[in-house]
Amino acid sequence: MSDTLARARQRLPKAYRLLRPPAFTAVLQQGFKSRDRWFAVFAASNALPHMRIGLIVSRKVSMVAVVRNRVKRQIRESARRHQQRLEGLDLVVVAHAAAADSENAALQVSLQRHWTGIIEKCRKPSPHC
RNA sequence: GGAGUCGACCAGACAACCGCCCGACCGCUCGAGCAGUCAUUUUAGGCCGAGCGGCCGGGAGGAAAGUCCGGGCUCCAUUGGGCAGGGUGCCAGGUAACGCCUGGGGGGCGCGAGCCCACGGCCAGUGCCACAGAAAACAAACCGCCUGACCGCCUACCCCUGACACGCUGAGCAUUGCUUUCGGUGCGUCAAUGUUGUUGCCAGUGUGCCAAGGGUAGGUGGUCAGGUAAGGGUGAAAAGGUGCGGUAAGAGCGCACCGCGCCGGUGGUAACACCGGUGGCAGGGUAAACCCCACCCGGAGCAAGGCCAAAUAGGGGAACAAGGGUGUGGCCCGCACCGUUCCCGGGUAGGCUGCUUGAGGCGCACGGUGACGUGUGCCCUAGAUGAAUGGUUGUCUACGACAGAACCCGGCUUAUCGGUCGACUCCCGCU
Repeated sequence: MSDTLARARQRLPKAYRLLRPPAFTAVLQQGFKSRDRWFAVFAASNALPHMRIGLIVSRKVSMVAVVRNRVKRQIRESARRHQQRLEGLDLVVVAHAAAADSENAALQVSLQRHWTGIIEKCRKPSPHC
């Protein structure tokens, strides 16, 4: 029943996005991080009832715009599907060059690991949350 | 059926679920404001803005790319012209403009449909041309070819002399004449109708052969002097090509045809083509070398530009008020700095705008070989801004390539899986 409720609320409007440079620098400096060969994820708590996510996919990832768009869409899609687990967090996902050559499924697996890892870290010390 | 050329087009489709951006409408909540406008008895409400929800509509490309050209638009500069710099380069047309396109001319490739060309000027000047080659530019002689002179050599023939062999003879021998008991010609003959030692010796003559010398002709080698630009060789390139004549050998030296220059005519808007005449013939290449000639070009770019405008620092003006503080100074005057309020100007973060109706598409008619133009009807077709147009699954026997709008257009170039259609060419087969 809660599953159907969750399925009904999987939107990612623009308010759920980090769009301005100050918000990015705040998360990158204060937050804790989780990284592997595809992504580096930075997280910090916010005072909102939902998560916010920002993307950094530079030209270092790929010089081809289509590839960068694909990576960004994958990140947004994963955050959209897992947003209820990440309530109250500001996240910044930095893509690495390996993401450009990987399949979409591999990227989804990697991102899920990041989310669960961040939730674990967030529960233990809890000054941020 | 196979091979090929040109042009146009498509750029996965469908379904389910979950999403993103823009817009219209409806509902709820909040904000601003009675300045305007509408309704109204008033409080106050709609038109405005923001958020949320619902529903509907729309949402990347043929190259969106490279940023290589050309324009629009915006701001700055600007009388005109010149210099510098950059660009373009057969002709004509199209266009807002172009380095684009169309048509034409010339050259090259292909059997052909077709394709390709950076296609003005090196008798204005300057520079460069490696290696090879005799020589790379007021041309030049290495080999070769030819002529002459000189010095050799070889061959053939002739003349002369000599040696040897043989024939004939002892004044003959040889040759010759249609005059044959006769003559001509060459050499010889007064030494003997020879000698005596008889297969000898001497002499004459003829033939053969050899040797030396001389002459003529031809060939050949060397040296020197000259002629030659046909041939060889070098090179990307060596004073036009082929043939005939000509010549000692050769040569536009002469002639024919081709090529080239000049002059004239004809056709064409022109590039250019054709025809006639004329000149024996100009003269290497390189101008994506400097350069010359003709034509074109002001600069920066939507992070342009415009509007609103927190915070902070500083500026200008007015009023408050002629009072105080700090510094300088022994003190006064003086000088510098410091106050409160309001306004102005500038302007960062941020927001709004520019921002999509445009040299716009599609159809039809007309003009034009065509690019295109004119007229007319219909259509509205992304507008994001940390940047939307997506994700997962399934089906389609197989689903893919290159690749993501960022102010807007016109081109060029580059990347690219597979496929559809049309026109045309060549080959094969059948009728």
